[in-house]
Amino acid sequence: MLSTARIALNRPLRRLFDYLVPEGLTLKPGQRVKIPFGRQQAIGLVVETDIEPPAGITLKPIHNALEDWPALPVETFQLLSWASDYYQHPLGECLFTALPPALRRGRPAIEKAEDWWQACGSGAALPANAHKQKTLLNWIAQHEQGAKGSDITKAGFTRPQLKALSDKELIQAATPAGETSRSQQYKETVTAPKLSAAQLEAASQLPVPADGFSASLLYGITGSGKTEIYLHYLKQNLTAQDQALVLVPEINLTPQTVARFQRYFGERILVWHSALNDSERLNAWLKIRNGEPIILIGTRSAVLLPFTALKTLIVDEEHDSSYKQGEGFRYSGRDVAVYRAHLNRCPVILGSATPSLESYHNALGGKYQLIRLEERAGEALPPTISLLDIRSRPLEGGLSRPALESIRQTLDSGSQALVFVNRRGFAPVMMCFDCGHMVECPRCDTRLTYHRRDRAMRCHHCDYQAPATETCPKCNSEAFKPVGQGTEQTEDILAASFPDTPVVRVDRDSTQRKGSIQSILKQVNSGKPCILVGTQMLAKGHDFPNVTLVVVINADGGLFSVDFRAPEQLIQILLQVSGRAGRGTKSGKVVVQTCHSDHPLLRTLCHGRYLDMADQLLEEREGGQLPPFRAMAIFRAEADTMEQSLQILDNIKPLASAPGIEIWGPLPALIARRADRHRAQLVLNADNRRRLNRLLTGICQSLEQEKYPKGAKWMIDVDPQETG
DNA sequence: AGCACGCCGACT
DNA sequence: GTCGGCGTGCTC
Repeated sequence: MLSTARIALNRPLRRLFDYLVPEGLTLKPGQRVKIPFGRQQAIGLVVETDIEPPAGITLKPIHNALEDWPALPVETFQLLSWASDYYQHPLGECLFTALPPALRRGRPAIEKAEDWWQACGSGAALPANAHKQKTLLNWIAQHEQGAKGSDITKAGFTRPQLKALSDKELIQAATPAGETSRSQQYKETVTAPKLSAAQLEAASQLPVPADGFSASLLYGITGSGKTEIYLHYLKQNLTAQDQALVLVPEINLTPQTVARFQRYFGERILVWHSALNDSERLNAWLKIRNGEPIILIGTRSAVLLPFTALKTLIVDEEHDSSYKQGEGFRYSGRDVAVYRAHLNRCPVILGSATPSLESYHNALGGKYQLIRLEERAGEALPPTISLLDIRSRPLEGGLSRPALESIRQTLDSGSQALVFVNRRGFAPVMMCFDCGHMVECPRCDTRLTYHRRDRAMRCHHCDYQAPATETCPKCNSEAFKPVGQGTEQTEDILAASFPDTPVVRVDRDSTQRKGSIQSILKQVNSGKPCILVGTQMLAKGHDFPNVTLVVVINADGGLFSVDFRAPEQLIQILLQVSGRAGRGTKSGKVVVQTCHSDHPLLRTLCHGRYLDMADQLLEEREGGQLPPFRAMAIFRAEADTMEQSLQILDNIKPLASAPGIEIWGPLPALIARRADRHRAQLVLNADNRRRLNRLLTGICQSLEQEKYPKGAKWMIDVDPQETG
């Protein structure tokens, strides 16, 4: 008798499909197969073999297996099955996110060679009007080892341009010399980094891979040298065969970070992030799948890669909200990493200077081991933080007189100052001072923000943009000006107040051009007095050794927000930006402007002890019956009208009524309309995670049968990061 | 998600 | 008369 198999497809379907297995074919879970599906061919992944197919269905036979080994090894497969259930996302889509795009499409699982090019002719032969080709030829000529095709397109050139040069025989295919030169450069792998006494003490507390599963929360203040501990740990504990994973937030995955790891591990370092192209992804995936002893530095999705010899997971900046995917398969890279370590019986290290309340709570409850590192490496002292109450103080570009005075003193002493504009919920909006009109996005329930550089008004929630008008579009008044705190205005005031000092703006607009961040850093690191003005970007990663003063323009946005995570995120960002002050030998000072200088959280902030604030916030969370004391899930709906969205959620509400479950809503989302879609949400707040999970499984199963009007959609978000 | 089937409006 | 709009239903 022929055997059977249950197959998952890359479709948003919460069901699997059963097939006959042709004679002579043996299949294992995780294997790729080609199957007939309806009247098309599809790629599927084996979930189970020798199943009992439901009665009354004629099974079709599987076409063939794409390889005789499972694309997803057992542990990866189990991880994704668990995640599918935990996050209530269809299994097929979960499994397929662990494959590189090439393998999803059914391409063969073999390494794809990169094309390399080198110059072999002069641009003189080119016609005068072939500017692009000339620039490309020069670009390639600059790379003596040869340039990779994918890097050429990444640099803004096109394949046709490349082909044109190749046809004219001005460039030729080269051997991938870069690979060997690079490995030579890193061949001499250095021994483990020297640790300070405090670092050694922390490192000695970390369980080793041989101990099996463990989760450790490494709380190390800014500048305490967590990265050295990671490097030291990996050096000490990985054998030549072992794989390791280091998860980092997207913005932290810089060439500098990678170079730092390469100094110690050379060719063992591999990176995984969103900028990789299809063949780079496939090649990296294959190395991991083949069990090569890689140390992978990657962003969120790296946790789903098919490691076969994984011995350690590290999640750096574990509190970072970008670990949670905000759409589709809404998993948390950090939480999946912890489960992966558990499945794999190996250690996971969660590192942060400002741990998430979830992880800290787990540490307090004994689920994670808490390791404290509260000493800065080197002789740098922690900065002093003070509050500056700005009630009834005149502000210029958001800055008070005393703040400007502090900046002046800092510059006079030959140091640099950093002005942090906490833009969360605060951006320049065009307003009419006669009629009060503010310009709104025609497609969203948001106001347009004003961008002076191109005199445009943009929506931050869709791609809408319009030219800014001189006068109020409603009453034609000329008293039509931007209000609110933008980096541009602050920059103007600073430039006017300190005409002899360069003012450097660092935000998304000013760093969009490629390499501009590098030139900014270069200028700042020269150490000459200057003022940095910027948003979130300034708070993370970069070292500014000569900055001794940080001014926070406004701390209050996060204090009274509707989002229960806002206060946590506020203190995290404030402490992070504070950490920018005094990283060199000079001690730092932080001035926080606020209208609530008596707020208990801000008072604790002045002591600079994050865990004290975390204790305080945890108490509030407990009192408010919020995560991490309760398990939360949100049903979201979007449709062409708000009525439809609310209707969908109204229908879900009775299904969710169960003991131990609190239900809030349905309510329109904070931004009720986004790109002309009307959004609403229903919050479930449960006292028991297991019960919530089972309830959700039932609800999603029954919603799957439901039919909705054309554009109407529902989705589920478990452990939501954004509750607006 | 695809993709086909199907039933109504404006074109050669 | 048909081309094509996208509503509905199905995929082992």
